[in-house]
Amino acid sequence: MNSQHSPTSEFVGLKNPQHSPKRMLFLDLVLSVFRLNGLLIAEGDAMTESLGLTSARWKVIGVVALSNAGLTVPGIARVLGQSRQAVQRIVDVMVSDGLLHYQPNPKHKKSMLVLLSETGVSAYNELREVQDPWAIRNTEDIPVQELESALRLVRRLIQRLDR
Amino acid sequence: MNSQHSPTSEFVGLKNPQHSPKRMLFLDLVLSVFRLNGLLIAEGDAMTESLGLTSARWKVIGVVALSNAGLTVPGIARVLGQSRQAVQRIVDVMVSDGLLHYQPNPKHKKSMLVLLSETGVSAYNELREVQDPWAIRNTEDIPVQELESALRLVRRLIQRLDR
DNA sequence: GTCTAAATGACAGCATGATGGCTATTTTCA
DNA sequence: TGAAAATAGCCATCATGCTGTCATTTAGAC
Repeated sequence: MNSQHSPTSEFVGLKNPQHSPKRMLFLDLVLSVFRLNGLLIAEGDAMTESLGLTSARWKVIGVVALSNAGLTVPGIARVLGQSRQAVQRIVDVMVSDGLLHYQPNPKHKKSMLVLLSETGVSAYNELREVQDPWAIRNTEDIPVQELESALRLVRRLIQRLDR
Repeated sequence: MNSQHSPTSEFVGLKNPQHSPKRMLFLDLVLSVFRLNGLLIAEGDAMTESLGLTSARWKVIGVVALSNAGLTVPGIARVLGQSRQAVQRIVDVMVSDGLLHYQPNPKHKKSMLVLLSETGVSAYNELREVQDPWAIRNTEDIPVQELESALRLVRRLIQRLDR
């Protein structure tokens, strides 16, 4: 990521009299979400670099780790809101890297279940060891209630857009 | 985008006793931001498809339109928080498509200023014609105050991460 | 039980963006 | 003023993710 100063807000938060405050607010929020997304991915990559993970990978690891019986590739894709092809690519690489493994799926002859391998489990544990302190660090001066209300709003937007 | 149902929240909002509520909240927020980012880009692409724009392009158009005297490519990159190379690529294509044009930069011999062409200005106007109603539609039942507080939080996270 | 639609795997092609290496120009400051 | 640092252009490579296509499998309607 670039570590220069970020003049984003100079541009984003402009008061343009032609726009209602709400419209500007929303567009501002949208651009800020783009920005935050980029920073989070960069941060996540840097944080997990030493573990041999990338953001694309820890997303998958996280989802698989939260499932009990394993998930199919299209299932992971649905959870992440990504195309199954993109997930398939990542999963294949992670399998050949030994982080995940396929298991026969009693419900489907061709669509295998994806599970964490032993290496994958320890990667997940290491991941949590850096991710949890990071989460704490980034929220230490933010009230729970603010986080909750922001999350509610984001969820609301997701629901509205995801159709 | 896939238009299947989104079981994200089944996974994201889990109550895991090993984690403090705040940690889970934050991680949940992070994953939701990823999701929202993807949906916003998909939505933006669909919305501006008929205008011959893509999300990468209307981001650039928006930034350039908000600048008075034009911006250099690295300047746009700083505003968007992207690499200058990525922006350079898009801008070059948009110049050859006639949406933008370069102008000599009195402050820098090699680094030209990027400005909207006539076509670019009308594209921006068309963009606003679809974008503004979209913004209104998506916020009609959300109080301004909630938007403001979410934006504040997102900004706060951006500031914290952008160093 | 059959048949159609949906889901899946496998492949290809394309768009977007990051990074690194190299060079040229501009700015900073000792 | 002159050297170092920052900025910028350009090129190549890689990672991620999307769409499209086609064959196969599964699920559901009849």
